[in-house]
Amino acid sequence: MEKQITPRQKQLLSILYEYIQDSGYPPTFEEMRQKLDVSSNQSIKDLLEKLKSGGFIKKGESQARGITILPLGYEALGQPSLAPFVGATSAGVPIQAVSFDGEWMEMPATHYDTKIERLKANVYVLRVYGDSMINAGINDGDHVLVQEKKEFSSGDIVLAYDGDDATIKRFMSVNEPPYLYLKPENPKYKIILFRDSISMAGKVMAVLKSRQWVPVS
Amino acid sequence: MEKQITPRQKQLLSILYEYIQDSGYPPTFEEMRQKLDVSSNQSIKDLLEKLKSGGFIKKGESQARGITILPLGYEALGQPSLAPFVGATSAGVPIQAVSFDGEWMEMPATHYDTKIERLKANVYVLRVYGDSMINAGINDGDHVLVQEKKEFSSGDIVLAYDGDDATIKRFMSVNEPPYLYLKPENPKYKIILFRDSISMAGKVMAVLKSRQWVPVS
DNA sequence: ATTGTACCTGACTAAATAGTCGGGTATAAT
DNA sequence: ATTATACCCGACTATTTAGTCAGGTACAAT
Repeated sequence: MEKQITPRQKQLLSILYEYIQDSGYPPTFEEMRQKLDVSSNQSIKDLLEKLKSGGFIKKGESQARGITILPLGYEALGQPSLAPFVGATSAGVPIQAVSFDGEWMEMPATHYDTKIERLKANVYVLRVYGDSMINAGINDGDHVLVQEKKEFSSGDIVLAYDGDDATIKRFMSVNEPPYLYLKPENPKYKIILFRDSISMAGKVMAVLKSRQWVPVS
Repeated sequence: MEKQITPRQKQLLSILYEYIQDSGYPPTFEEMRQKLDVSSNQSIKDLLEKLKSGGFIKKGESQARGITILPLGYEALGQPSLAPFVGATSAGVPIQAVSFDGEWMEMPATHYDTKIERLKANVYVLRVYGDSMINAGINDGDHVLVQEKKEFSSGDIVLAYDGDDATIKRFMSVNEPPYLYLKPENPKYKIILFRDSISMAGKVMAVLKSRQWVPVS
């Protein structure tokens, strides 16, 4: 039985969202009271309590402006959600294997489980360095959403390990030599033949284009 | 005579920045006092006053957690800065001409004047819709940084108006027919010959790749 | 008909938080 | 030597802000 957001709750949630967007900090009870056009703090407190128990927001007790919108809240508003950000991998030279460090990143809500701060099984985000996948639309500094998997199809873009080194490449399985290999999507780089030290951890489901200014010519 | 930031001020500024980054709201005097390891509110108030008069932060009087870091502050921290966000233009179908609506966007600090909330002469940001410039690396949903200009060189990517309609195209000037025209960077679209109703307002200096998830194949 | 839930009211209190007062030190500039 | 500036101290007050109390209405479900 899903915790459902009521229209009134959603109204307050979007007031919260907008206030934070243009002030940089959350509103007070009084400010919310005015925007919602009710005459008492209690109404605000009740609603916040509901939003909190529904997992839409986090709230510091007895704390001025201590409200944070949680992933589930953004989801209810139709905003992007979060994934654990586990580190960096490389699309060029392989680098040290990744590990979760507590950061979060926006991710497509479809990959997000409805439970608060709980992800769908084994989905995570990596930052990609290097240019070995540019022809697949993955650039230096972009992030990829990786879904853990055990079975792969030829043509899948995968997160592969060579020992402790992690890398993003296209997995290829063909009926003629070299049969099994990893293919960089950049003519500058050579294919990597499968060997015992190589394993695949997951499939790249989506790319988050990094928000960076690039000069034009 | 530039208002210079002192080491102590910068220290507080980065405490502010980090706190906001991971809480979603600014700290109280007390919290700043602890992090800065001083024993009085007055020290914090003094420093905030300096940061404020230097144009690094904005601060609501008598307001709990009412601090906002201003563009100049981000600049002092080496973070990206802001440009006025004037609206949307189209890289496909031209749309209604743009106008400033008070929003701000991150922009490369080099284009930002040192005065608070004042941009270098005539620089602004537009959101681009459509796919007519994909081969120049400008995609649907990206933002472009436009520098107002009067003189253009052949090959410049420009913001052009056809009456009230704004569009982004590559400006071409050649010695053979059709001499002067606007060229979309997508074979799907046709070139636009110059006519009296067409004028050019500025040159695209940089593209902010929009932060969007795109599925991979 | 009663129970529960979502929402509301207005007056009140408690706690958190910003700001003040009246000083101080150390350092560089005039 | 004086002045100005950047920074600090500790005790205090004023204001803002969250939270409580003791209710109420409207509506759907049992």
